[in-house]
Amino acid sequence: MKAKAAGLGSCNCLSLRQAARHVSQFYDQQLAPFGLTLNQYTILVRLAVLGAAPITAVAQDLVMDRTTLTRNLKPLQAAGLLTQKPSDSDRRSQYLSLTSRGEHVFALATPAWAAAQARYEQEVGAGQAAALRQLLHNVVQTPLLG
Amino acid sequence: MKAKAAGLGSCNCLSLRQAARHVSQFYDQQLAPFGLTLNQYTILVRLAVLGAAPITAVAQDLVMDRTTLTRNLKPLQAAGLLTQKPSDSDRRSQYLSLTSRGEHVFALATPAWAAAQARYEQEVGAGQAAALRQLLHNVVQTPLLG
DNA sequence: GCACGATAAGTGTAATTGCACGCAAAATGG
DNA sequence: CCATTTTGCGTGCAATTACACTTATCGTGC
Repeated sequence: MKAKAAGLGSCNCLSLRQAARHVSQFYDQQLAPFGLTLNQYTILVRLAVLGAAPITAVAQDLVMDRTTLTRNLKPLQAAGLLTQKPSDSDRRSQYLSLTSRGEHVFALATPAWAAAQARYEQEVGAGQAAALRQLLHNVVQTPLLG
Repeated sequence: MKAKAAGLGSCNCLSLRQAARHVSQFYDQQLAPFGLTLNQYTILVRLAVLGAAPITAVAQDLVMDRTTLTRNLKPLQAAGLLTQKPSDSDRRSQYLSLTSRGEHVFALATPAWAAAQARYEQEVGAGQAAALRQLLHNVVQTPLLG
């Protein structure tokens, strides 16, 4: 009997987690000089691109737990990069929006993020990177739990 | 000027993290009835497939931090699924090996893992899943940090 | 206008993770 | 053979994450 197929290499989930850890370390390293983690930078992107929004909406866009987002907001608020204020029409909703300082830091950090993207795509291959993103997008959209 | 391309959908790292979270939740749910997290099950696989090995070697195989592995071992040892004993030739090395009980639980949990794999591959597509694993493997092998 | 459930957020808490550090055993080399 | 460096592990600690719960506000029906 031939050796049992690698239970390790064939696990879809493990390969995802390992790759995510590997790439996260790299992106975090690139963004560290600006005092941002990838998660924090991602929040800035979301607000910069799509504008102000309530916490729950942002969390859904980022596929993050709402409470995790809440805690990720703290250091950003403390650094004066974004503000949070209740909506006029619904005082339960806390609208998040970038401050001018937030936009500034976002503009400063974006080249570092772009450099990380470029380095990654150079190493992995631009076509493969695009294919990978598409596959991952499909995976996230796929309902599995139940 | 047209709207800036989605900074969100185009981030390689974010798409990886989101997919990893999404799929991890599913696998963990499938393995929960056996009292195993995906990480713990992965450790059993590693030992079942490749046999006994020192902690550092296992950590490298699994692309896990060594200290994280050490802590993941605790509940498995407490449950009597694996044992840890110093090598005869090098008493620094702690050799990990499955107990018969560990092999038993591994055999019990493997169908659940296989079912998760099958469900995932059914939803995502077997061909796409294989392509994704290959791409992810490439990514993990790619040196990025520096 | 008021009681009711539904929705948006914040907090307590526990599990997980990984870096920095310390300790013991082995290898090196004078 | 002893001193030094290297290697294999465990632990303290802080950061991150997410589930369960609480609070405040909104909408509905009576």
